[in-house]
Amino acid sequence: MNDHYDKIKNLLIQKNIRPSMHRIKILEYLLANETHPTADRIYNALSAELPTVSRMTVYNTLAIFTERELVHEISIGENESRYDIVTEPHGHFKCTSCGTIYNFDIKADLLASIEPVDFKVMERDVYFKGICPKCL
Amino acid sequence: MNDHYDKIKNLLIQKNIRPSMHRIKILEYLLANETHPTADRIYNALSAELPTVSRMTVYNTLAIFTERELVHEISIGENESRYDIVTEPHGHFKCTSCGTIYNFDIKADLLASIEPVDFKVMERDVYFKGICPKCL
DNA sequence: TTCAAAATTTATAATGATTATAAATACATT
DNA sequence: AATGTATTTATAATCATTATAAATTTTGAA
Ligand SMILES: [Mn+2]
Ligand SMILES: [Mn+2]
Ligand SMILES: [Zn+2]
Ligand SMILES: [Zn+2]
Repeated sequence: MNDHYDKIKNLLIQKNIRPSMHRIKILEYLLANETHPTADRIYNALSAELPTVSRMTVYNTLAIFTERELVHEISIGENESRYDIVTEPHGHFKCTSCGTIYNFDIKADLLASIEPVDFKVMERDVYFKGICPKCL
Repeated sequence: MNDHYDKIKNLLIQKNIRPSMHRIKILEYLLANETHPTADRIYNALSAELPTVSRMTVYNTLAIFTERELVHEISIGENESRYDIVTEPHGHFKCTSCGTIYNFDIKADLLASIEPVDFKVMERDVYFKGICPKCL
């Protein structure tokens, strides 16, 4: 029937997450907004469409998404976590002037090449900070 | 007179930080404990020797140390900041089993080589997570 | 369909690291 | 000593996140 929502549902089912309405809407938001939103940002954005949604559901949902590796949690030294629908490894740059968090490419084999030997590395985060071209 | 404390005092003076007793003791602790301690860890460790020290002073001092680049603040996805007296660039690995945060070498030119063009990069953090050799 | 167990969501309170504020104390300079 | 400045302290506030338990929805027999 509805191709758009079927795709989102399938993403959830593939990760063994039951596709409730709220989970679908939260995933839809993340797919449409690759801006590394916070839990609160998502909650506020969805409140219009889903007036009954609670903050706890957003937190719960993001926790299960993160656990199942459907999203990647970003902690770039701020006091709130941000969530990234792009799970392929890449670097993050935070502009200390405008606050924007940019993506930048890092070759996967380069990331592998710096891994400390004898450690089993499961997660790799590269966080840079400074001033973005717009603010320079 | 006292070589040990003179060295620590000079480190502070070089960074334009007035060498108060508490600041000296906090810096001494950081120099002797390259374990990426939290503010609370430092506070508790110093409480024995300086019974009157307040948590606020530890926070204030770490903030000024960070601002003057005498220490580096580490936010590896935990809810508390950690502080590193080693400011030369290097990577951090957190063992999700035992919680230890290890250092690992990263060639400075390699870090520079992945910087996004047209961005002014001021800070570079590489955080890996997984299982350390001891826990494997 | 009916009903009970399981999963999800909600409302509410608690947690805990950090920050804000203002008073107290220590330090430096005249 | 007196005065202004810097540091420290005690205390309360902030705020993202987590804990808890009740309410609601979904599921899968019977
Ligand atoms: Mn990203
Ligand atoms: Mn380190
Ligand atoms: Zn910017
Ligand atoms: Zn370990």
